[in-house]
Amino acid sequence: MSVSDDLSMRVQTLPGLREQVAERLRMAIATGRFPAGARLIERELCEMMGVSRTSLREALRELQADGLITLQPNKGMSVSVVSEKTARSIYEVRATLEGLAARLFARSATDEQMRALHQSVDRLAEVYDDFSAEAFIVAKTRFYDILLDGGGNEVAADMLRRIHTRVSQLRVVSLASEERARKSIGELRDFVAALEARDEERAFAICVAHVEAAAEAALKAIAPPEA
Amino acid sequence: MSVSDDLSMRVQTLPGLREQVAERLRMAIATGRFPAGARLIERELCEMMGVSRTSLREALRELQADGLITLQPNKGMSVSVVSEKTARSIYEVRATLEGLAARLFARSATDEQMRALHQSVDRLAEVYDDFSAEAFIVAKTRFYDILLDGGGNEVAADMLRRIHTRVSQLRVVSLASEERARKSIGELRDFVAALEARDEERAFAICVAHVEAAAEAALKAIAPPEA
DNA sequence: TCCTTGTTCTTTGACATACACAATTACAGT
DNA sequence: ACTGTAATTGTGTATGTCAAAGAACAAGGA
Repeated sequence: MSVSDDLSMRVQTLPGLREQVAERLRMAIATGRFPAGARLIERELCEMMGVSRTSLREALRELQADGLITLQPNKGMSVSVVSEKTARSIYEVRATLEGLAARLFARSATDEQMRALHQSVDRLAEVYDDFSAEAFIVAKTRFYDILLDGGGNEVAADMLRRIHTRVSQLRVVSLASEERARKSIGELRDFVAALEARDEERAFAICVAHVEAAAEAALKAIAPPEA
Repeated sequence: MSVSDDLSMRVQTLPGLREQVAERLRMAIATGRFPAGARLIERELCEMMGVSRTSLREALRELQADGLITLQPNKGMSVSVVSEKTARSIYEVRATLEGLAARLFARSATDEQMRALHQSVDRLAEVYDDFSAEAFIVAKTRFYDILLDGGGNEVAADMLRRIHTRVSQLRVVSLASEERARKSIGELRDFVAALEARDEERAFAICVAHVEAAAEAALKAIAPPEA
């Protein structure tokens, strides 16, 4: 046995410049700092973030692939504006995939992961009081990371993480009514309870219902509020 | 009325250079011309395709976002090698999303789209005889485009299209036994029949079963063929 | 006044080049 | 065979340049 077997000594790989740029843009969009429809001018962003056009453009490709920004040829990028139909589609896919993730987690998560998930909901409840979009997103991201990790399906995890950013964007737009947020926490607790009982079907059902409720709340705010 | 009202005169918008590069790389990977694990050296690809590093790298970002190629920092890109576990995950997600797509198509496709779908299966059956990976992929892509279009969920469509490339790659690796291909066509006919009957549940069931069968066939070839 | 046309400015699309740095390989020297 | 060092290779990032597409705006004519 050699020393190299000790994996805990592994040095952490620092995130490249491009990835940092992508991440910060993602966050800026998710929190609504770059509102839907806003034009993203390369030169401005370069100056703002202090990177070269090369790096910036590559980062933009990533966001484009995620559907977060839209490219109009020879005109440039802008933050995607989501129509009601698209929003519906997003929630439809989210419900489907998150349902799958729930099933997988109930089926194959370790007890350790169960505990971690439980804690992450507690944390979410804490942070919910101070209406910081940033803090909320961080906490919710943590919750998701555990959920998706426990399921063991990296492909689904990837897709859900992407969708998640778009959902955050929608939530900000729809102003996430306080009432909905409170209910949401309760639903999550039920959800975790079902998972802890390893009740696959119930977890699935709660999960789908949860997303559908979230969808309804968001769509209500997005849809043309006709009298 | 001015001449500009005649839309038929519209000149086709040419696909940017970067997109062409991405598309050709995608195809090269899907058909196995770039086998899994192959290193992709920027300079070589640039010369091969006659484009600059800038364009190439941006195209590579797209493929990376699709999970088609993997980046090892400071080492470069290589075609993703899919472990058995990942392959399983891919088919799991595909079954889930394609099931959704099936439901949506059964629910809301136009009769016109139904006809088109039917024809595309005929076309698929034709092309299946000559074992051209390229032709098969084109035909299958057409089938999917119609299916996904008819469902009306662009987000799900996007994700399935990405997954589809990876599945093609797996199919090539697993050599798509002739027997499986023949069965596959039959399943597709059943599938279309269910759709034409607007039988949502049956279409869903057939679709999921179809993907699961495909998964089994592919996994059999990928898995360590232990005695 | 309104429409058309011409001009200029902005911004993207694509390319070439340059250079630092990490990873790998080659090459000693012991 | 082991270790340290140098050369090689290839990526990560930054700059500068040029052409072409659009947008904005000003000037001219009905």
